[in-house]
Amino acid sequence: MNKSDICAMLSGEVDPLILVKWFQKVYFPEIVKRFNQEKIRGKMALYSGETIPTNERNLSDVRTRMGLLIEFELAALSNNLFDELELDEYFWTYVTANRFPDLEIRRRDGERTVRIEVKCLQATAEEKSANFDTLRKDIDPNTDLLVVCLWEWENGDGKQEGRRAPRLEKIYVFNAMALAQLRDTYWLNTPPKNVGDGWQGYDLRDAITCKEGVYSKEQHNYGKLMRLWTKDFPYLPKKTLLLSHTEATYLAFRKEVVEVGLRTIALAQLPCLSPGEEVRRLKDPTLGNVVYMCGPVAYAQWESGEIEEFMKIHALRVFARLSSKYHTTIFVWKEGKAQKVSDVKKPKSLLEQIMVLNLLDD
DNA sequence: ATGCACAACCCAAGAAAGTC
DNA sequence: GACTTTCTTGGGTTGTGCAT
Repeated sequence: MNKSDICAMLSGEVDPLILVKWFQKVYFPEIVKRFNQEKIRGKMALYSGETIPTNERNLSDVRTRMGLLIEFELAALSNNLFDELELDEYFWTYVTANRFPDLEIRRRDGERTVRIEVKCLQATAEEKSANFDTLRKDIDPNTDLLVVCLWEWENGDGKQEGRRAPRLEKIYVFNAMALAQLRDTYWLNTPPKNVGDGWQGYDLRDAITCKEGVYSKEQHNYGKLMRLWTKDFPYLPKKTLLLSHTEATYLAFRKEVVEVGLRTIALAQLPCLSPGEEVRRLKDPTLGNVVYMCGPVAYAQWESGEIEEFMKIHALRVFARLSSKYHTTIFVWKEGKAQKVSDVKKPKSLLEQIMVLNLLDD
């Protein structure tokens, strides 16, 4: 990535598909690398055992705040990069008004070119419900991007005992208009059953829902990132290259996000159950299963296939099946069979549950 | 006093899967 | 095939920090 590449991309006159791909494949990977340097992460870390709330409500507040800090840092790192390259034709700005988008890239003369809406998701959050509810009238199809930052707490480099800092797993980039088209096609075609004699739709400012004929402003569900679109939805928008690319990126994004959460939970908990054992990862794309195993315990996202058979083959004593929101069903190998023993709602209580049940003893 | 954005959680109801 | 259980979907709610 050099100065002239960047300048060419930021002109605001690049084909939207090329722009999205460049940000996804070239630009943001560099920013992710820079963000994950200890020096940068350390600016928003928890030092020597400092704690954050564990109850869900207040944990959400912390996640909101982390999202804001990450968003800020993205722009700061970008401006640093421009300085290094002695690129002074463009600079990143923060939009202070409470309106779409969050960040705007401007030419030296102040004219804005590319605009960026940032969403942040913590991998292990049970319900990732950032929403993209900007109406299409407010989106510029050529210059506006929606950027999703997937992050997680991770231990530092060991120089500071007990330090935990956010680490960016990946940044996903979407053309905002194409994603909005998918969102609206899906939303308008899946109204609730109780609209009565009314309709679900839009007024000048907001998405509007209807319940038994009574209209009201939609309440933060429209555009929730994890429920924006489904595979094979019989949709109407004109299938352009950009739209197909957006759909494919979206579906991959949604899958990966849930998988990264599983990986984080598995890597944090499995070694506690079988100290000294190595964690192995197994992926079966045909069945859609992802499994982390360590000693006689497995944590899995299980789409299809026989759990009993799997436990037998791998000589497992405990098999925890995590849903997309990490609700977990625990199976134990008993009397030559896989037996369901309990359900756990929260990943934070999963480890304890396995230990309390003393499942590892016969 | 009112309202908004933010990212997330709660939970009822419907859909799918399992059991008899 | 009817009934039960489990899983997913999606409508609704939350506190903070601010602005109006």
